[in-house]
Amino acid sequence: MPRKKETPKALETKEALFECAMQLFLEKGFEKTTMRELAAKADMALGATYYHFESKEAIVLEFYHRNLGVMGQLVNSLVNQSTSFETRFKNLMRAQFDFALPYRKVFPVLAGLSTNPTHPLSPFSTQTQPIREASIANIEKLITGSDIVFFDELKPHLPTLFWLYHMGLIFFWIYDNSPDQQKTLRLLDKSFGMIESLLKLSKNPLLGSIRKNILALLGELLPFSNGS
Amino acid sequence: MPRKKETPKALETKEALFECAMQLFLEKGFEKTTMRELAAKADMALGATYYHFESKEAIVLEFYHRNLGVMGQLVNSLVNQSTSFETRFKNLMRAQFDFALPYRKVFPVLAGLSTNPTHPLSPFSTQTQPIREASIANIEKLITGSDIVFFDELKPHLPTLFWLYHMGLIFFWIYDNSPDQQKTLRLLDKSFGMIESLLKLSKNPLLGSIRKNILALLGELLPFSNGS
DNA sequence: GTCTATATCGGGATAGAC
DNA sequence: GTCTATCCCGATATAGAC
Repeated sequence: MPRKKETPKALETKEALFECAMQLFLEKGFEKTTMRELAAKADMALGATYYHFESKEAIVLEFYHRNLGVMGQLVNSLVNQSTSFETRFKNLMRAQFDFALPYRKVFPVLAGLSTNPTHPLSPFSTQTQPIREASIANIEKLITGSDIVFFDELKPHLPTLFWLYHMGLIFFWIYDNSPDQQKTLRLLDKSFGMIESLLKLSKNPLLGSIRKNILALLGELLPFSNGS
Repeated sequence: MPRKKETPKALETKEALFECAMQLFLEKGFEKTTMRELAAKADMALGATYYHFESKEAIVLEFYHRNLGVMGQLVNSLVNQSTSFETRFKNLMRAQFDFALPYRKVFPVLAGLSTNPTHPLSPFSTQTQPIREASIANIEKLITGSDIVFFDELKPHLPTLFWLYHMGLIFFWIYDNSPDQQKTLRLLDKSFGMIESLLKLSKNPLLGSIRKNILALLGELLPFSNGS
């Protein structure tokens, strides 16, 4: 994978292509947008587009990377604003929804890929591992120094668990057709409340055996880096 | 949609096509199998394949339907064998895994479709609703008359919840590359144990507020028939 | 009703000349 | 870096053999 394509001119062309692609995806959806249309809109030859993006899906991957950048900045400012984990997490989710709103229709293709961990573009694949790890690290920043309560042995799993929860919410949001995605916001409130309750409850000394069950299960499931 | 294609000869040809398709999917995966290859392997013209299956994905849908049939038979015999819900459910899962083992590689395409509820072939779409409902009804048969313990208000949600759990396990199994999918079997044991513990725990009178939280959340999430 | 043969189209992706 | 030309494949359509 030699690094080419980084001259100013190429970056400019790539940016123009990206903007045209986003616009087309919004107007007609991902599937119905053709590379020929994209080339026409950007006033280029079909082959030229493949010089900048090796496939149609790679354009969405670019979008994915940009989202990660925004998330990183958000986290840094949220950590300085409050120590309440609830405030931090909910604000992160809401800000991400706001940012991504103009592109909601672009997401389904990512979601479609996401369930096949063998697909290179899946958020669970080894190829997107750096993005995933950066994303989990962002969640970890949100946890560190916050007021969240949980039982000690859970600590190493917590960032990954909240990352999964965050992914689940995004999934729901993508397909939430209620006005202004209000269902997702209600879901965020109610599920977050329940999770906090359960985390508090889990510290109860009477629940030792269930804690053991949960830890064994998590040990089995996380990380998903190896054989699954 | 008039019913054609139901003469014995057509059924036979369709069956032969189906078998060839499964074999090709196993050898090369779904994406890399072409309809031209399939036609060649079944020793037919390309057009003839489209006479029996209106698209490549329709072949997978056929597989989907057959699975449902097997599940129905399994449930009927399991209900007569034991009243232990653990025995019933675990045996159902294991039998489904055994049955589907020769076709494991065929599933990823379904899984890929499954996350897009707007896709006609998704198990969550309105078009596959009859299959989904039949599947949930099967789970309900497993619950009825068994020894499972839970708090009363959960009853209407229980079949759907266990269906989702069952789908989750199948997902995991599809991508489980550990030898003989042993990871999935361990996951089945540990997660089932945890779920039973939690269901018992949830009857504790002290946990009224958490029960309320959970029911509110479920009311929000299930069913997924309308706006999400 | 079932199938062959063939032509055609739309669209993703690639090779190689410039 | 960009273009032209081309390939491959899924899908559709049709004419006609049996």
